Amino acid sequence: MDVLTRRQREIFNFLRDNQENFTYPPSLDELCAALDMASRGSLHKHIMALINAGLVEPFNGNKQTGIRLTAQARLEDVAAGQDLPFVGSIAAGKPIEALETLSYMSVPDALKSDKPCYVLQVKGDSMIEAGIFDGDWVVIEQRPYARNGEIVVALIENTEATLKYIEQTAGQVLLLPANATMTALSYRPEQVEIQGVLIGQMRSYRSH
Amino acid sequence: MDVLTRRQREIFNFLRDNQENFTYPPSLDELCAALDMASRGSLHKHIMALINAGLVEPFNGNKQTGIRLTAQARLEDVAAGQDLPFVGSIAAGKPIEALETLSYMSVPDALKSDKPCYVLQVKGDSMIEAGIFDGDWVVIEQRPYARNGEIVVALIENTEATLKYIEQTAGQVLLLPANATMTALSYRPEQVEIQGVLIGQMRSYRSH
DNA sequence: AAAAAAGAGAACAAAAAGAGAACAAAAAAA
DNA sequence: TTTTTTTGTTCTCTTTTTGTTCTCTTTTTT
Repeated sequence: MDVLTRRQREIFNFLRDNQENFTYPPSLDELCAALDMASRGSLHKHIMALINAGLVEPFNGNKQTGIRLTAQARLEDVAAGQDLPFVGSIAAGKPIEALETLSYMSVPDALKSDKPCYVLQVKGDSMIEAGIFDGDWVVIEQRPYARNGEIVVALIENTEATLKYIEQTAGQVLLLPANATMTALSYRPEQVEIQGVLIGQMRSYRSH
Repeated sequence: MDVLTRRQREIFNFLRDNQENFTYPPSLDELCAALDMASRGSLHKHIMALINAGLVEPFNGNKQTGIRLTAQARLEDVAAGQDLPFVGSIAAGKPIEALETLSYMSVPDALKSDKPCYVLQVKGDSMIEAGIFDGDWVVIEQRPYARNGEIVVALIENTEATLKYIEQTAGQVLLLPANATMTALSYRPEQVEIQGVLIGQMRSYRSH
């Protein structure tokens, strides 16, 4: 597969950076106006190249409802820049803030994996005895399963997310804090959704 | 393979140091402008030499899509670039392995400072209660002084180096471990040389 | 002085980008 | 419904950009 030309990359970047400026996925004419181009046909060539590269797709099948980025596009972009998306903070007792990427963070290779990863900032002391402190950053590998003993980002009852050790048996899932002042929580498997597994941790000692 | 001429090395260095200033792999014309050259043809000769040397390659076959550094050249970039030197490990009771750079590690900006920094890997449990575990990496800002309460790399009697909390008073220097099973050490100021101060910490949970 | 390296500038073919027209199907409006 | 507008698609033609090659001149090195 061919690599994007400069103009194609330019248009893709524009699409990526201006998604939220379009109330609905933009049509070719709309894009022409936004890109200050006079010819729909010319733009069409570029869009076809982006579709070919898997970065863009028609929004509603073959209907004329505009185009949008593919799910793959964002990850590819992240991979190309090798920075990880920093998606917000996780505090015991609150749902994780929706996975909108706030910014990007360059992370050492040793703290990543070859699968999609993202970075969260930890709020609270529930994992203090595991050496994970309030304010630390954690690198999370995005996957829906975990082995016992791993530290996971778990979404409980679709409402609150926490960072805990996990122990799974036939009928129950145990979420264990690393803090003697807190107690373990026991759930049925269907109450808990694993959102990712801890694979890295970082701390800054800068006072600023 | 021929050796690079001075000008060729100059152009390669420019390419290496400015690759992030180009939004897209640069064309010959763009490079001419950036290098303040008037002739594409002249530049072409140099680029061909770099391609011949394996340092540079067309971005997409022979299409008009610019040139980029080869994978091999990127290694040179890491060495010269913004990554921090990884200089070895520090274990309580042993001198720090001489500050020869073993490799480089890309470290998040938040864990660096604007002063010279390097990375060490921690051996031992002397700082376990401060959340610094065996095998963790620490980012050290290289400076010969510290404030009380900071965690420092201290060289004792020119023979052994440790990572400890520091408390300095008029006549003595206290080095405090963060481990209830260990005891604090007391020295005279001239016995202790501060080699750097902890400003960042990282941990990998990958099994591998 | 001779040789090597670097540079300017012209010329050319191919690639890429763009303009604009035409058309059929879908969506919106009457 | 019918009509009008919008949208995606395809096409040809023109302009711009890019990589490449060439000759000739200038600068640097030996």
